[in-house]
Amino acid sequence: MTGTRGYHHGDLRRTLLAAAVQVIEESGPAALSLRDLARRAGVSHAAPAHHFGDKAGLLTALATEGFDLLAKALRDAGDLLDGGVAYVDFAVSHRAHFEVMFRPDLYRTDAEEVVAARERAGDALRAGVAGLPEARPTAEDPQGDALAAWSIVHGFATLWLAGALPERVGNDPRAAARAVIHRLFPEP
Amino acid sequence: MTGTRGYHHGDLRRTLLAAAVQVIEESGPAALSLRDLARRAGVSHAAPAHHFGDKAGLLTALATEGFDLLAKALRDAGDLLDGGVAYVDFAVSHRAHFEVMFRPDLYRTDAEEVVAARERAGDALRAGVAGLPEARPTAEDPQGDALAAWSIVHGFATLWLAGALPERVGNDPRAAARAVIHRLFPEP
DNA sequence: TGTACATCAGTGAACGCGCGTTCACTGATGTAC
DNA sequence: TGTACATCAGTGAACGCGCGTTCACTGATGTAC
Repeated sequence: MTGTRGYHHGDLRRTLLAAAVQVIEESGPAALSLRDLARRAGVSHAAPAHHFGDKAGLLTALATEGFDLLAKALRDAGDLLDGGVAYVDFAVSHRAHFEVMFRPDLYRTDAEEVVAARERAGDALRAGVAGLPEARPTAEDPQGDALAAWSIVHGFATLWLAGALPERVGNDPRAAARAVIHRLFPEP
Repeated sequence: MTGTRGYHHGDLRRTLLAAAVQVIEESGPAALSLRDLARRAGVSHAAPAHHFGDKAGLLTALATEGFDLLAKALRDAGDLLDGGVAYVDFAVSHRAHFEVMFRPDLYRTDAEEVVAARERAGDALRAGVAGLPEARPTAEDPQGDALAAWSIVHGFATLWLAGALPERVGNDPRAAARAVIHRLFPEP
């Protein structure tokens, strides 16, 4: 990583993805251009095509990475409440990935790699809900539970990122998310 | 509205907004250009500037309209459950407005007109939550209730629009939303 | 009823810009023998 | 250990395109008197 690089970059793929994350965090996905990423990576503007083909290809890779990061975060969480907090935390701390993942107009949602990663994240989410205590009123319908849980954390995360929430909610997304989720699953 | 138009269009502002809705529904907000809207309205490409100044101006107007439509839909709803369903229904049937409203990078979120409209929608949302039966466990904290309710309907609507929900959820957003909201407020 | 004038909405030509894509190329790397 | 060759990553020039913005203009409309 130190010293001047020669003709080959060495890790251009990763570098471009990292630059994309930075651009999206700064200015949103609409501001993304391959030429700009190449510039930031210090490489000719035609180089990105070698790794991603086109812009949708790059965003497909970014979405795939995002779903895998999310799956890991959910798997690492203990119970459902932790999982919900982890979901919101993922969205806030990886906002570029998160914003792309749920914008089907931006990438090839049916690409093999991203379909598989999305499924891994879905499995992790459902596994979290399956671990709910049985004493709950609606424990008969785990799919409904999963949908409600997903909706509430996804909604909270989206509103947070959009800056739509009132100041009163505070500036700790994890704590605020915990309170919201607790309202859906009050038991423990 | 019939016959050829002369030099003046007559209702260019409304026509441009309607065209914008159509473009966004077809291809997303990123695909929007003032020149394209002018083309669709059958008007020279410089004409839109007279009404909106620039693209952000047009989207600010669209967001304002959206918040007012949402406020009206919420006010027309009976109780909280109806309000939640109305929120989701608004998002699905006015997806262009909805997608712009919560994308602060696209318009001037602090423009006077849109701030006022957003506040009207927020008032309507809170009024709906205030009408909850008092027997609920968390009835002491209406602001927390409002945040949870907003999160769950916003999340459900967003996931629905992104096409992220599994087929099993069906194709009736109102019915599916009702089931989800009922999980948050099980009482009546 | 008529005229003068101000205001406003829309025109069309021109500009410069950044973009994606293509293409023949060249430098570097790895592998077979 | 050395050589030949295939493969891959990155280059740089060129292309055409659609975009936003600016500007002097012109046609239409409304209002004052």
